[in-house]
Amino acid sequence: MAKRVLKHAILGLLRKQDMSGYDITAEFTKEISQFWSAKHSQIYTELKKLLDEKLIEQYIEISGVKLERKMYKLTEEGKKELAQWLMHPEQIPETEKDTFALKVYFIQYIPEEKILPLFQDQLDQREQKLSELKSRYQLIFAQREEKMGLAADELGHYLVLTKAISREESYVDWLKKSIRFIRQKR
Amino acid sequence: MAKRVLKHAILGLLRKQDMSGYDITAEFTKEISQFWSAKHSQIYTELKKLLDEKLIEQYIEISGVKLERKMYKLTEEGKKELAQWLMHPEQIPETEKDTFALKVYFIQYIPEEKILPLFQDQLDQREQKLSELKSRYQLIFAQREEKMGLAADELGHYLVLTKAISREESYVDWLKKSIRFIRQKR
DNA sequence: TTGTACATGTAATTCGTTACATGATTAT
DNA sequence: ATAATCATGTAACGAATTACATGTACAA
Repeated sequence: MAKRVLKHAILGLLRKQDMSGYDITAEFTKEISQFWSAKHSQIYTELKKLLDEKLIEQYIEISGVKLERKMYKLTEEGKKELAQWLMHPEQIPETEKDTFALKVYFIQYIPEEKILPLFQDQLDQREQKLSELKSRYQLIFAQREEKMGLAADELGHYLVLTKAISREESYVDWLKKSIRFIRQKR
Repeated sequence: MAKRVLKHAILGLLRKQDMSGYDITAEFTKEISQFWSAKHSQIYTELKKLLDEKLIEQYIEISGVKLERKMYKLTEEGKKELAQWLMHPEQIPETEKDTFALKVYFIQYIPEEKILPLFQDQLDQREQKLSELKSRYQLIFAQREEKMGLAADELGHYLVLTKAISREESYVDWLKKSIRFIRQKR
């Protein structure tokens, strides 16, 4: 009994508009990449499976003279499947994999003088990411939130962007606290 | 060029003391499970690979009359490999997979009346987890942090537990804010 | 004309889970 | 006795990445 998350992620993307495998791959480099992504090789394979399952249909669009874009469109079955998946609550996972946290668990085996640089590197990366996310937020949602509301099709985007920001803020806070704790403890 | 995280997680666990595959499997249900875990089938397979690579050695311990426990011990090579991995900083991943957040991205396709129950379910689960983590913290680290310091071999444990708590607090905060935002917006 | 982006696929391999399979030890 | 836990493994499958492979369109 597998979870088939990618399957439903693709159905979700196609729910808004017909897309090619290339388009779907591109979507997975945008906002949603904070929470799910896949390489084109996996996407093209998954699209074939979804065709088999009759959750999507294919048609061809010509770009330029002869380049065939294979466009995919949700079937009624596909819409139903997506709705079912979206409405069905799931157990939260016991494990949320994080290599840095795993290394920190083994901190006693890291030479004293390498510890703070490791934390500092992680902090730099996380702050960089946080600042990018905040820029995006400013660009898209600042002002609007209060004045006019959001359009219905922007709510999901808004919520996941605030989620990503919240996650990175929490990461940065913990890193800063940890750095202080390690410094003070020496 | 794979990352072999499990490989290094096992080396890390064996750094403290010799263990069997069964013991390692059990460790992955404790604190560290918040950030990494694996099933016994994968662990036994990985242990064979590590033997091949001469990063660990095997010896037999008898439990009771004839039950053979296969114990594993780091080699010098294994210690070096672990130290290298621990000291080497890595790029943070672009994607931290989260099925709930993915569903939220598609919130516009969830029937209005199902949205808040979904968030409430997630909130209940996250608060439950947070409360378990805080209990563990109380049990193990409360009081100590300030009075006496931590033993060297407790620092990693302390930091990852505070990390897990921070992560879940952030999740809960975002869920509460989102619920308010969705309510207010109706 | 040349490089970048568009566009689609397969193959090989690794990582991870579930299912299958077996047996010993210990506590009730 | 018998159930729970200890203990180790393989097989099958699914999920995911990397590498291989090819060709078109468009802008500088």
